[in-house]
Amino acid sequence: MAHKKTLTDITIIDVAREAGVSYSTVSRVVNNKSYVKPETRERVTQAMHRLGYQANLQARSLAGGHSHVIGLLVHNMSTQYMGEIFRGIDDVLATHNYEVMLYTTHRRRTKESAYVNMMARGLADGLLIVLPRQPEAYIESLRARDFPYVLIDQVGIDEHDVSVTATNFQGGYDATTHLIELGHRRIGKITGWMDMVSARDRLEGYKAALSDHGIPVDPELIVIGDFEKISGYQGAATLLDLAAPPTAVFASNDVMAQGALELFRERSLQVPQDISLVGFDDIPIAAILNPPLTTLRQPMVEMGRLATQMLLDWISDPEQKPASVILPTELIHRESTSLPQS
Amino acid sequence: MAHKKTLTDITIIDVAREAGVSYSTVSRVVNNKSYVKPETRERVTQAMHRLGYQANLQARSLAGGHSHVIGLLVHNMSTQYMGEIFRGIDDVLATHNYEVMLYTTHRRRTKESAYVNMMARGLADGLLIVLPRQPEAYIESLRARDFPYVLIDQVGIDEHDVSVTATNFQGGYDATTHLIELGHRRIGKITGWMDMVSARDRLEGYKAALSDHGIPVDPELIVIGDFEKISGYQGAATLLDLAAPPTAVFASNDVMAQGALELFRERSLQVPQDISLVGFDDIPIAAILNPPLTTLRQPMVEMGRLATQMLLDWISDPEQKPASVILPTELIHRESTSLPQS
DNA sequence: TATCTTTTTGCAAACGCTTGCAAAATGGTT
DNA sequence: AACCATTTTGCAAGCGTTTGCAAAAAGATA
Repeated sequence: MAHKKTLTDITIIDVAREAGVSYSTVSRVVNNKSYVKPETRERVTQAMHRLGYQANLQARSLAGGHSHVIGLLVHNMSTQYMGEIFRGIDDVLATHNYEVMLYTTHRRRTKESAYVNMMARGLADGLLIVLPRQPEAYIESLRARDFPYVLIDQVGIDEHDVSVTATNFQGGYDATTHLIELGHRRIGKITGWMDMVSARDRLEGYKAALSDHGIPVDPELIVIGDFEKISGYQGAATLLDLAAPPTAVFASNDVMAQGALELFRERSLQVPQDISLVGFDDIPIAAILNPPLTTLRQPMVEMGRLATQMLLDWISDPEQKPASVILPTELIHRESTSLPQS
Repeated sequence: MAHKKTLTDITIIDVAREAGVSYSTVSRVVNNKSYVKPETRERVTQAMHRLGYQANLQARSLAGGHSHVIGLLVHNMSTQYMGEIFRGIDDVLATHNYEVMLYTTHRRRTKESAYVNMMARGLADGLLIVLPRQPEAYIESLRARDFPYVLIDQVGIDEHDVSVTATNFQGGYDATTHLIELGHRRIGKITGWMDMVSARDRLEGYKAALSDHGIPVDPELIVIGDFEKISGYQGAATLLDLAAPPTAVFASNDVMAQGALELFRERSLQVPQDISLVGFDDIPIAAILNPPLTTLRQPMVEMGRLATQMLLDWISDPEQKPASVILPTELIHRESTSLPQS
């Protein structure tokens, strides 16, 4: 076969031949290793450019080098919540010439564990795990092999874990306090997926705010949701059907708040005149809803950015395991809350 | 080192030893090849399960096998448009045990070409390319190597290309016809990124509808946009500042329509009473906007689903190159259009 | 010039898998 | 039993890269 090699067929051997050195010298140049004479380095670099060499990712990874791939484990990539986090992740990766291997688990624990194991075998240089469901199943293994990972929106199994989270407890506390200060005393709460620490912390913040204001917690006012719109819709229906319905509702995320809004509209309830509503996250639709949603802003882009930077730093310097970070939430006042109807 | 191999260290050699066969027999079992006795196949399968063997992706790929990875090339993963397409892609991949290697180009042509070359080197079994900007730079190469790819929302360079698109011309025609039938004669048009065929086709449909209704095309009513919200905002400002402003605006996507809506709100214009507005895509926010947006629905989830199925079929049977598909757009009547104000 | 230290370079092995091909085994036919 | 065809199995090579280590080269010093 005498045809000229195409761009995608150029290997390290071709570059070595072109530059008149061994392929291990080319490897040292490609990977910015020392022990290469400046003139040799220059000659190899030019040969690489001339031939348009691109390292074969799988070979590099198999041989023990860096793949420059980050594994990203998510439940689902089609939500605005995830879109915002990914925006932050993408920003950082792009400026560091890293790519993403994306795994969507659709919340299945077994998938989560299997993916982590697969990615930790060398294909990825590190892992970003968003809202992990079962970290205990694989964290020890990742630690035993000193494999870099950062958990996002979940604290992991103990204080040695590396994570980026937000002040969910405080956010839940602030949302509830806001409603209390408006005069609401019966405040409904639609939780998130209770497997997740973020959902539990938001509920704890809600309870703490009530207690701190001398308002007893009424279990009837707490309905379990799953962060999906329909559970917000159904949760709102359950709350409105109570003998003593709430005058305000705090949903554990904006998507469920959106569902609640739809239910209120169907029941001809005006928000905020008839019933106040607070969400959580401040995903882009929060500001678009009618009325624009008052919500707790979780700095998702910043979480993605920070987690990714921490992970890349850890990969770059394996001795420097990063410290976990908790970012502040912030109450965003819009138009979905007001004094209770007298 | 006498410690037991961990789950992630089990190789094909371990399985071979456990089952008492050669590793090439294990490979034949793993890859469902023939020429393995049923009893042998069972014995190997049990050893695999017992040891929890997971093939090393990079090794498999390097050795010429299937990686079960699909390369996905997008501009940006954080938009609802992309989220919807990805939903369809994800649905299909999940049921076929394929994973995604995600590359975001942020619309840079050079990145597009480099990523395609990298992925086609064996790491991915096939490519999905969403809204390609410069297909001519790599399509020939992909074809020369019979590498499976499917273009999404772009037709490629000739009739031999494999793509999944929607009837953009017809959509633009229908949107404009809808406004004309309501009585509008001055209809503003905010285009998308004119590098893209979808943007050009929507504009052509707009022009054709005007012509077919005996309405001359006024170039002043056409402003160039880039599919981003701010260009919708600015485009709407340009249109409203005309000596003879339009009574209706057709934006080439919902995101720009959202920007136009914001501008109208700032100018105290009521939609649809003072000015009608039509978008394109029917991403999830279209129904949430105030007023809910009349728009041309592009079946994005279905596009993602279909493209992915086509690609997997092609990978599965390399002799069967799939035929391109054009999915219909559909006018979705909501509340942003009405008769022009007299 | 001899000796020592450091830098540079290339050989060889390895990574975990797939696959061509030859050898061995099996089954069928004469 | 001999022969032929098919199935099964395992050896060996290879994929493209990284890296340990030895050899060669270069530089410094006495």
